[in-house]
Amino acid sequence: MDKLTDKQQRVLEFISGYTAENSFPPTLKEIASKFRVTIGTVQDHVNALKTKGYLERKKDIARGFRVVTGSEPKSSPALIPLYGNVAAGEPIFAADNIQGYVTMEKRKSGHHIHFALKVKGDSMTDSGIYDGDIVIVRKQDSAEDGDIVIALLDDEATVKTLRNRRIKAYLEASNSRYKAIINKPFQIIGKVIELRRAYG
Amino acid sequence: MDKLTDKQQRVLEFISGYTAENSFPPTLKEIASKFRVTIGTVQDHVNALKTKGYLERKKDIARGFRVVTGSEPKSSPALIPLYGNVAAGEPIFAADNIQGYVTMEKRKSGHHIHFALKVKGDSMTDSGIYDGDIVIVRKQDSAEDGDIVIALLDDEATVKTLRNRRIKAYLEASNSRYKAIINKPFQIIGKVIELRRAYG
DNA sequence: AGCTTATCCATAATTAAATATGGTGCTGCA
DNA sequence: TGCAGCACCATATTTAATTATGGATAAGCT
Repeated sequence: MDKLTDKQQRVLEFISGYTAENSFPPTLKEIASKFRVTIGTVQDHVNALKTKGYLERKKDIARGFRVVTGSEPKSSPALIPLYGNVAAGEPIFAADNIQGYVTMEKRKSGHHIHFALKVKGDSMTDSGIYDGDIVIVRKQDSAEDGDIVIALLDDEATVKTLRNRRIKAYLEASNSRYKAIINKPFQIIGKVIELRRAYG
Repeated sequence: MDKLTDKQQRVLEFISGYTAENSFPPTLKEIASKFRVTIGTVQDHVNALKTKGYLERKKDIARGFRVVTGSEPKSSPALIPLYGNVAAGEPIFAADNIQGYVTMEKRKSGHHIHFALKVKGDSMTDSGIYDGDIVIVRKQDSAEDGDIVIALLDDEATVKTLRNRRIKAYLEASNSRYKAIINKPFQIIGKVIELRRAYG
């Protein structure tokens, strides 16, 4: 990347700082008045920053800046809803079942829908998942052998290990006191991608 | 804060996600086309989010949204350093031992120092802490009976359960194949307040 | 039944913001 | 000396985006 002039540097910093403060980037006019120059001048600066690779810009888009961060991806984390445990028969993603929100690091995965669920029961203790733990789930309707999944079974959402063997798929609890669920139909809602547990 | 309806929730998530992806928030029109409704409808949703306190908005400002996260309006979630496992004798908080950063929800606790540590070994498996898990630790030099702590023992940082009984304090592994550590001097570095585990 | 809230519609008016065009001086440099 | 890059100006045009109005339907509450 080319080096920036003093002025260009300051403009870039202003855009970056403004965005951090307001959660949206400035307009050309705002930049102009900050540096007491005209919009035309700012156009020049912005173009320079663009061609030098420090700034991305979308055409015809108000405040359409993105400061290209060299190394650190300062992406703000996404907020996903945390659902309480679901009793049989009730809809899973009911709005009044939302117990709070959890921040999740933005991963490159991108276009998946995520949610969090509070685990109830001890059927997965052998896999280190305990009552009260929170699992973060990526919505998907299929998974692979060995994945820990959220499955809909008798209208109830449960955490289980998916077994997808030769004959047919079944669900396995990881506490030996529980039997594997083999002969019931079930539907996979999502795959557990992260576990969180809070200590007193 | 009032609870959000299902639709409002989805709108809020869209705004949050769009902003994370583009570094600037969406327009009303973009929200509208995402949900296949008209701008007028989005105005209603946005106003609802505003009055319920989940969203801030500047008047007459293009893309002037700010998603209010959790309790504090301006504080973004804290980034805390993730340290790799520490070999004996080496300084624990060395800068070149930082393996990354983890976002942590801002808690009311406030004035504590936190860090994250990658767990190595299987001495805590009976408590559901496995090799490769990440623990989030609040720095403190004492703890109570039953707390899971990071202790410095022979210049090495380990995860153990603190036992603070009548006679003296000692450290207990939660895998029965390991013995409790009773007669060695140790120093408590911090208390584990959260556990995270990523699944493939 | 009357009230509130949530969800939706269509359209006009207005303002915010980006873009286009064509300039002026200055500097360093080949 | 002439060219290239930088920093600046002024103004007009076009498009993006917000705001304003006024209304429709359904669900839930008292």
